[in-house]
Amino acid sequence: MQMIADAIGVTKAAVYHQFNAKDEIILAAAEAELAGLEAVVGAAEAESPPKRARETLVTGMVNLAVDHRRTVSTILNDPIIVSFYAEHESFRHVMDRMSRVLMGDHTGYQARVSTAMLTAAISGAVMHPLVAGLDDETLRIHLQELAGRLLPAMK
Amino acid sequence: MQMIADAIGVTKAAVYHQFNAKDEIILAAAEAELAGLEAVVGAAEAESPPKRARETLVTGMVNLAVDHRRTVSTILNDPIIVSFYAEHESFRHVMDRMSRVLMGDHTGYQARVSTAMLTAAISGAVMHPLVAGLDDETLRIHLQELAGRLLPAMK
Amino acid sequence: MQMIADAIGVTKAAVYHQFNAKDEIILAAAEAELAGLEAVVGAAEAESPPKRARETLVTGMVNLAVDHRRTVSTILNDPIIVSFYAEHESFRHVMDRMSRVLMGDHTGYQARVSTAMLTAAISGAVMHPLVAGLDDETLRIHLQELAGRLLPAMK
Amino acid sequence: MQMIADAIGVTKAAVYHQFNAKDEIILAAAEAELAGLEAVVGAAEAESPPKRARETLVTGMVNLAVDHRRTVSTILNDPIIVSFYAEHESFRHVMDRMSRVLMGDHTGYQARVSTAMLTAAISGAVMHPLVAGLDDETLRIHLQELAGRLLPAMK
DNA sequence: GATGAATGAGTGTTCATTCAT
DNA sequence: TATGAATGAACACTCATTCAT
Repeated sequence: MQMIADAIGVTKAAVYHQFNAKDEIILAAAEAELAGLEAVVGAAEAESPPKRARETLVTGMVNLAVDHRRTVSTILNDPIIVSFYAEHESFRHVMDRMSRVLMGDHTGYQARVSTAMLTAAISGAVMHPLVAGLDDETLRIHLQELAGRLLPAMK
Repeated sequence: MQMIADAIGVTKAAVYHQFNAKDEIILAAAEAELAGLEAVVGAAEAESPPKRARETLVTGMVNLAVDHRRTVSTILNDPIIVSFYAEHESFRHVMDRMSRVLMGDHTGYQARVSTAMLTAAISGAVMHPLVAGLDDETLRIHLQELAGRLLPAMK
Repeated sequence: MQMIADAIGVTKAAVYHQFNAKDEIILAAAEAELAGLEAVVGAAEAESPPKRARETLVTGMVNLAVDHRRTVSTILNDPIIVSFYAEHESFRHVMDRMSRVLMGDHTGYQARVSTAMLTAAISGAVMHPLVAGLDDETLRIHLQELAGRLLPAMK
Repeated sequence: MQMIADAIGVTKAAVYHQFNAKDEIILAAAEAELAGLEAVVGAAEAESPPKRARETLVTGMVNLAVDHRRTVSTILNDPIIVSFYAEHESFRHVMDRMSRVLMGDHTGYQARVSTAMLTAAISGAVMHPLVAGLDDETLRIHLQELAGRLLPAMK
């Protein structure tokens, strides 16, 4: 909280005037992140044919992950995020839309898990110590390739 | 430290009698984890042909990740682990052996990054909130499939 | 810290809101002590002839030592005070001014050591177990006499 | 306790086999110190005329203080030492003998306080931060001179 | 006579949060 | 809106002491 307040240039108490608890700030950040993801999904949905839509989606996800690698790794470490993912309606909705772009009409449990695995592999890799040393561009290329390998299974 | 002590059923001071600092405990856990990985790599190296060796390695890695999913996520979150990976000779050695099993004679920077990406994808996925709800067996199957998609690129 | 907080009647955390570390508290106390000494030295410098200036200085030092006998003994025992004395410019400056009052133009190493010995004898005696039982007034008289014996050597 | 045990080369528990508590170790050290002082006083009592006896005593005290400057400062900082000085019969006895050497037949409260002040000035100065930088020989010379100034008052 | 393991009460320090102003 | 001061509960760590072996 002190670091957040310092970054804004106000006192901790002022931050508490806007947010009731630290959790709310993290959730707000998660929601902003979600908005970014929604934009990417929306752009992908507008594309056709399906193959190109999938590529747009994956490229967007990779860019999102790389651009926010520090934020993402911080946020994913926070235990309250897990409950956010589970409880937030709009997040599940985005995941469903992602599934439809990736898997077409193959909806249901299987499709959701596959989508989750792809997301997990990308955002998980981004925050792994082993890739901490890679510069953004190298990481982007390898994530793209990684996602490319996983995509065919999704048709 | 309190949680560790409580889990063992002794006092914090008793834990400090065995370890000089919390870091040492985490490093000891990381080393145990490393030993498990070394065993898996050793088993894979003993196999032939290369295709079967790769499968043994990947299966072993997936099993390791699933069996220790809570430990792994805890340990990977600890910042001192990053320095451990960077400084520990034996860890780099294991990664090199993994590269050789996965990529044959294609050693060097490219091979190392590919190996790191595979490792990151597996262990990253294991600790991701999106898969937190999956039971061990389902997770194991999906990780195996995920790894299967990534493997062909490694020949 | 607990004792300091209890003495003030607040919590430890409240003390840490005002001081970043225990060292800063001790240094602040040392600086306050130094300010008291500076006042005494200033008063002595304003007197004349030299003999009277010396007497004023010694009386002031003795009073300071007796009034703060508990504080002084606490502070002098703290190892970080030693570095404070060594590093703080203003403290060395005060000691030099004391030397000039006590020794006139006989400056240099010898004068400084003599001044240090007088100071040490007074503040050292004040915190010695053997005089712990003496009441303030008796202690004051004997310190004054002790200092009086040491003064003639300083002309 | 760990440092004491390490210095001897045994475990803490072994030290506790010889001493029931840390206090006892400190008291034992204080008693050893006292024995050294008794030897000095004994040597002084054997001298004559009184002037030479006083000189022997003061020289012995100064040497004792300088030789043990680290020990003395450690021991005098320990609060239980104060009670030791107050309660221990043999210590008061030594102080009385010192008073007799220094003050002749002028015994009683006044003589005791004067003796205490001399002792306090010497051992106090030895542990003062201001003289911490002085080497043993320089310190010895200045303490001797300091004591020399205080002696005439004792006749 | 000595040890290793354990403990209770402490240390200085941090952090999310509250509240009167 | 914003602040300074305060708090309770936690943190990693230390220390004098005990005890079964």
